[in-house]
Amino acid sequence: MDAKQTPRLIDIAAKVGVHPSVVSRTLRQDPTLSIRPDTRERIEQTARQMGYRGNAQARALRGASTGAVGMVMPSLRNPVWAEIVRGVLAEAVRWNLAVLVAEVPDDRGNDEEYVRLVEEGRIDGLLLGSSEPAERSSAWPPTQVPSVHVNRAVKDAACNITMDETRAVGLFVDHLTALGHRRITLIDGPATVDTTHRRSVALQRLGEERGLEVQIVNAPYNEQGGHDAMARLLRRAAKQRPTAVGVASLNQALGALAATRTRGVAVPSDLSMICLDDDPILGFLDIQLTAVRMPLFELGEAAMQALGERLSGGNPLSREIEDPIELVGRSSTASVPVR
Amino acid sequence: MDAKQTPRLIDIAAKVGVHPSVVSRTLRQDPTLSIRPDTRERIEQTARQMGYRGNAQARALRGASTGAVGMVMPSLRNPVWAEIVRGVLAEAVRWNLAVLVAEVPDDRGNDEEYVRLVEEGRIDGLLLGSSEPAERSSAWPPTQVPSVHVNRAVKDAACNITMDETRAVGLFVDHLTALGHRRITLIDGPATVDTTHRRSVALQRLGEERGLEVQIVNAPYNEQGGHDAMARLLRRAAKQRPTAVGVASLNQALGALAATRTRGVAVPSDLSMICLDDDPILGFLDIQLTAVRMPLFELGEAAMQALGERLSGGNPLSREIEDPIELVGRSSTASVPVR
DNA sequence: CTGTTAGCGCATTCAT
DNA sequence: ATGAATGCGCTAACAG
Repeated sequence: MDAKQTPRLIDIAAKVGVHPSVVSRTLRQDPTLSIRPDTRERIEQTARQMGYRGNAQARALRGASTGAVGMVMPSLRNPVWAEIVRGVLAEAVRWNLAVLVAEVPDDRGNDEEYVRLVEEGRIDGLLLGSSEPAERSSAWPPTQVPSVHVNRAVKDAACNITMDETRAVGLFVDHLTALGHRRITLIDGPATVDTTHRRSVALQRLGEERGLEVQIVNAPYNEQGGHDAMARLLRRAAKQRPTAVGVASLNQALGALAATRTRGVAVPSDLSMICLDDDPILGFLDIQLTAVRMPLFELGEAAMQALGERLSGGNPLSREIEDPIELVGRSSTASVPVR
Repeated sequence: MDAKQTPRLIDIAAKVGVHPSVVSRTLRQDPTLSIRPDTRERIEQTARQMGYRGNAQARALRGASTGAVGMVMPSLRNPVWAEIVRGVLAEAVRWNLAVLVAEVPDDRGNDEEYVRLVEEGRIDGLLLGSSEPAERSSAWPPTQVPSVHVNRAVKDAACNITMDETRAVGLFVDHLTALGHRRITLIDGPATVDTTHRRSVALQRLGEERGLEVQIVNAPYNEQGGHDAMARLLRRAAKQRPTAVGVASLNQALGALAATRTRGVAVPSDLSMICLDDDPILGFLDIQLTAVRMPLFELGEAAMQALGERLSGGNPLSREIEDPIELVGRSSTASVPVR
């Protein structure tokens, strides 16, 4: 009969025989409202049975919030970001927030997309997952809405949610030094990427503290990047070569592993390898890669949580999440070869 | 001075000295409006210099559209969906549409999330990427807004955008039969998944047409699923075993490859393998897997395009996208072994 | 050529 | 304990 698409406040009011504003205040749990219990009951019941939701746009226009947030990251093709976004989506459901997703590649100055989201008033807050330095654009970082940086420690930013990369590097180095390795290389992403930077610093420091020969190699975050970096390492004279190599991402690791194969270098007997980021795939390779598990999903959740708190008037501080970072032992690491 | 956050129509009107509605009509390119060129010029210039964008919520409330669409899929962890979503995001930018993303796992009856998006009036349309049968829930499929099914042929749906799975299976079989294979197995996903179903039908038909012994094995879309399915195949007596196996997804393929290794079955000399979905990773494995490249990104683009057209009053028909599906030859396929 | 009017659906302040 | 009035920012129909 009623072909009404979506019930409005006014529809409920009409049905109950009361003024719309009363319905509004009842449903929003206005504490200053006094109302007869049975009226309240009738309103709530009618709303439920009509499936009332409330128009998000009208609320946003009237009130101060849209009930939506934006999530910006470089690329969903990168499994790391895909997993982080998953965490964000999961937590957003708990906060009753919708998530607008935009890809803004690091190499593109054009951040039109997220700027639009902000300036059109579509979102209450922003989760920023780009990895490039902060000085990319005129409108960066955005000041119109609260934002939280994800997986990135931006100086002077209100809130950065990160993982303990230092601990990850620590686990990686501990594991290798326990096996006798003292010449260790880390193949990581471009030096401009914040996580890469933090890992580099951590590794350098550890190297000095323990008198290790550490080295960082920067390479693109893909198979070819990992492959070429490893190939270059293996072209060195044996004495110059690391006895163990860490690789920052899954894709790079697969490339690097391919390079050892081509070069006839046996893993782990000639060279130990660790991937700084776990993935089920690693357990099914010809050489099963030992990895450091990073809590990516949890990072996404924590970031969304921090943003939720900010939007609720809270003031969450920047923090490294506590979730476990663990070494997942497989078969790509062994004692340092005697030469 | 002006701490005005976001310029409104009224701000521009005030600055130019004209009525807000004139500004609105000018900026919206209303064809019925006649206006003096210099006034138009001043309005446009002022709008540009003030960085006017227009409030999305107000527009949505007033007009009939929100300028946003929803994208629902089972999981971003699945690289297939991640890539499709990337295509969707890219095309959405061209249509000036924001994209709200929600994960709704196939095994969960609860589709609260997207229902909310619709009923709260947040979106103009919906891209539906779930793979389970249509009869999941009371509110399914949604009728309030136009929707387009992505990678899924739903009977009687207004618009399904799919890939030519038949052609993919054709390429796969052609390649193998050219190498002399006549006993071919396809390890695919759960039988309830639509793409799996279409590939199964195509393979069965091809088998009959060409007098091949074909078989479909259903397994979960992950490494373990692929592994276990392949292990089961290899436990058979040699005569019963296929000489070539296709695997539907990257993750399953890596599991399957691991099973051949454990079992001491050499690929491709004992068994040929093809992955029905290309990925850069495949070129860096110990055994480089031949694959059929599927145009996933393009699928996402096409689906978003179809939805865009529907929202613009068009009536795009269901279609299979034309983008190239190609065999990417690597080293996991060879002539059938003589036994 | 441009201004006026009205109202989208809701939340809030004030009045009864 | 409830109703009425107002306006968020914008667009569309109608007046001048």
